[in-house]
Amino acid sequence: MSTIIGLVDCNNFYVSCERVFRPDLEGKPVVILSNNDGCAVARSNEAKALGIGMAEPAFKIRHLVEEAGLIMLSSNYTLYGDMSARVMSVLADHVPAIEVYSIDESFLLLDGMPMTDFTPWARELRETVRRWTGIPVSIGIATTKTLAKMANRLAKKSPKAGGVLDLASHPEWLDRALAQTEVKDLWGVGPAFTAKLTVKGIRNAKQLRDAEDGWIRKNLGNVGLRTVMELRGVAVHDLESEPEPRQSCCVSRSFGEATSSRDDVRDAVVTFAGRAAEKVRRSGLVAGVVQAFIATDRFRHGDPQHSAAVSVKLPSPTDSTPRIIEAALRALGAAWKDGFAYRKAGVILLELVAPGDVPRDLFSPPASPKSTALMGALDATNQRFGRDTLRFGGLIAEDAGWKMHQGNKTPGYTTCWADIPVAKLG
DNA sequence: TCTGGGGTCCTAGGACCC
DNA sequence: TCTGGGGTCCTAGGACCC
Repeated sequence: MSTIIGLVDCNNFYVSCERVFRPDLEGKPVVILSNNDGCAVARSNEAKALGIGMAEPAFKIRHLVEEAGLIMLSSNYTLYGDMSARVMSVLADHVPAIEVYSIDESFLLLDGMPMTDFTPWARELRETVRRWTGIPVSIGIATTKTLAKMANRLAKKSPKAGGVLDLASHPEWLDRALAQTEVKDLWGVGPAFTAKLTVKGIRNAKQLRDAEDGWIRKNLGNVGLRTVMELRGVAVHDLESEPEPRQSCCVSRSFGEATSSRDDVRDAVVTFAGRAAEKVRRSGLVAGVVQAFIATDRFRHGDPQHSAAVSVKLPSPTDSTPRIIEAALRALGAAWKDGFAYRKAGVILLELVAPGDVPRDLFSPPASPKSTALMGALDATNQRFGRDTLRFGGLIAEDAGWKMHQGNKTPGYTTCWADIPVAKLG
């Protein structure tokens, strides 16, 4: 018997999270903006119906606020992360194994479950998630991850599917499902592959499934061939319920305003390096390499452009904030060129490993107990009293130009005592 | 005039994902 | 005026070696 995989995807996830605490947003066009309030990263169905695309720049849709009652909210990732954990824990309670794939998606392993048709069970699971968390989800079921993703998409689109499509129990629906799906909507097919396939006359998933291996391999590589195998029902992507430790950690931001001041960019890099160090400590890892990058505004075609990324190898892997900041500043020094208006910077920590896996080296001593204690105190203080209560690199002006713009953020309903909603009786 | 060939390692960039 | 952030994997090509 072949494996059966479910894919659960939260509908319009960020918007749905906001609606749990703002029922007044129900039925209205709502978008959630990216960091910096730059572009739309989540849209309610009503917003999609207004023609707002994914990653649509905010300034292009602002007129819809007046004209169509569009509501634009800044993103509240603390809220979304917390709601995500709730959804995932409900799912995990109902299946043998789960792979959390992203903040709003999970693959479910359905092998060994006693039903011959998963549809009624999946509809029930959907209701349970909705009742217990307030979040609506769709469920696709098939014999491979790629087909489950496709089934999920069709389940979400079709009004009569009731949020569930089970292609594993109904292989007779497969051909029609494949024929209805454009290649650009498949998992693993992006703009570059779509362009190549279109030239070849391959437009839908059924044509892609039946395409010739040699041509696929030559033009889309082994990566493309794997997608085709999955469309044929050959599972090449296994369910991974034990998450692999992360290999890199990136903290980067576009600035609220461009700046050519070296001190400004330095402040930003120090801040990002500190945040990145905090993240790897939380993961229980240490970094071997620190990279800093800077870039001018790529959308201002008339302006002189410069972008650079420089890596610095640490003498020995570390999670210490001051050592990581120092390396990031050396990298920044090497990447810097005067006379450009910078719009973005970032710090990436690479070669992450568990401290126990670091090869011991005669010349570099292990982390000093003092430094470890200091970092522990730093994290505990900031956890308790708020981000940046303690920080390295001095005070940073609240209104520094490079800081993010976030005009319309909702409260931390589930994670901040002061923001917890109050219920009024009678 | 002729001017190897094959293996490995590393890196940058491309392609994809949400 | 205004265009996100954080990841992974793969591949092509250069450097280097014998």
